[in-house]
Amino acid sequence: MDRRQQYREQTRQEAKRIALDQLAEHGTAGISVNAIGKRMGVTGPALYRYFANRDALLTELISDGYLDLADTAETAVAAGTTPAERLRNAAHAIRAWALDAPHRYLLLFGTPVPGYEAPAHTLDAANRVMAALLTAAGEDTSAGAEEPLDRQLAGWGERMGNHGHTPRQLHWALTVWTRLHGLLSLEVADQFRHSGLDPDLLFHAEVEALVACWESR
Amino acid sequence: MDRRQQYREQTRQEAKRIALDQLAEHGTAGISVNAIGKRMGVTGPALYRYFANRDALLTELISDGYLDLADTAETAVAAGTTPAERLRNAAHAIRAWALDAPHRYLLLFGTPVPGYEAPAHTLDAANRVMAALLTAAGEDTSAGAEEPLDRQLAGWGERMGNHGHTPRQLHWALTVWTRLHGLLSLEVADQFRHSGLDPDLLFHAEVEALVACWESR
DNA sequence: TACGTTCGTTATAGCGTCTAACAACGATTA
DNA sequence: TAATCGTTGTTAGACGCTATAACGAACGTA
Repeated sequence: MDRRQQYREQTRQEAKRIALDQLAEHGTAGISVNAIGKRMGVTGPALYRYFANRDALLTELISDGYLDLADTAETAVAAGTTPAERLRNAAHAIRAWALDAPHRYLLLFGTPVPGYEAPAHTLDAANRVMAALLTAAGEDTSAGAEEPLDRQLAGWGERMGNHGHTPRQLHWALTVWTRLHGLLSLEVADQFRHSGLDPDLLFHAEVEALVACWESR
Repeated sequence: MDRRQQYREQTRQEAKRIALDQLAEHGTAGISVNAIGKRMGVTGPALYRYFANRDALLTELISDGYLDLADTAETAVAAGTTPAERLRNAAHAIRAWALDAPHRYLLLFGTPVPGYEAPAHTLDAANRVMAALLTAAGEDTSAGAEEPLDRQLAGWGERMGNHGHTPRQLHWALTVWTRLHGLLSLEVADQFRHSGLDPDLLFHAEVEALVACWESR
């Protein structure tokens, strides 16, 4: 790579790093191009040499986030041996990832950035997360039923590149994700604040319910 | 009430109505005090006679939203006779409410407004939603176990003013909410867009899973 | 050394929140 | 009736934000 391009890439990374700091401190709205520049010892407009606009920067943050989350999920799943263990690993790894940077989780799965359109490689990363959960699903020998939802699930699996999975397995992985997300999104939004309930215990209970639900199918 | 105060209240309501329009069209960030004023045939700063600042307006929108959602949930539950019917009613009513104004749902349960602190009567309304779901739960004669989570649940029920419910019932109601929210928050954020999956079918499946899960306990 | 690209600067347009100072209006009171 | 006071609107402006344009300096290359 060119020397110039190396520096360019460094600058881009530094800007994104600072943007993540601002995200953690003040939320999405707190990410300001001017402020990032100031912290880098540079004026605001200078950064427009590196990012088309503020939305482009946010988009990259989202893409990077998906990649990071996919890596996290895959590593966690790979560390397990039994289906139950893989599911527990994945679930708790995803939660740890979310709690490590709540605002980043919200950036990915919370209120969508207006006008945001996910780039293709971001969709790939999102699919990798689902694929990791699919790997956590155990064997299933049920036939591919012909309910409308089953057909949609089969098509979804094909488009994701996850072949050889039954609709039941696909639905299972999706259900795991939506149930975990239900708890996580409320936790990162601090909605359990006044309840006196420990989100940790709630999450553990839901994970164990998922394990029990799959094993007794 | 004073004549002056009546007009004042009318103006406040009109401003909030327009704010909801802007919310529906452009999301939370699209709510602009200046723009609201313009649409009311008034300059921007005039509205500061009615709301301390933009955040105060958003806070009222959130409070109103909780009240409206609580009414919706209560009405739906009251229309059912059996526990299963009450749960189905509540679930689909909540979903209809969310889809009717996706951005409002996100305003309540999505990325939190920075610095937002829920007023007491908003917490009451939120509790009414949980109480409605509790009403949908059927009879339960299990003993109040002494697990940490059970104790927290019991305390939560007390603080909500929902006495006479077992920890299992409380956990059930909470689980209903988090699972429905998991699907709903993804649906309103349009996360199923590229999947080819019909959120309606997914939601129905999850509701029926909840019904089956409770009845086979 | 000369050249073109890249990168940073300042100036500026435009929009947003929000405050301050001032004018107009209505209701109350002397 | 006339003076007064609180309410509500106005304009002007401070300040921050995104984003563009015009300009100049630095850099690698020929």
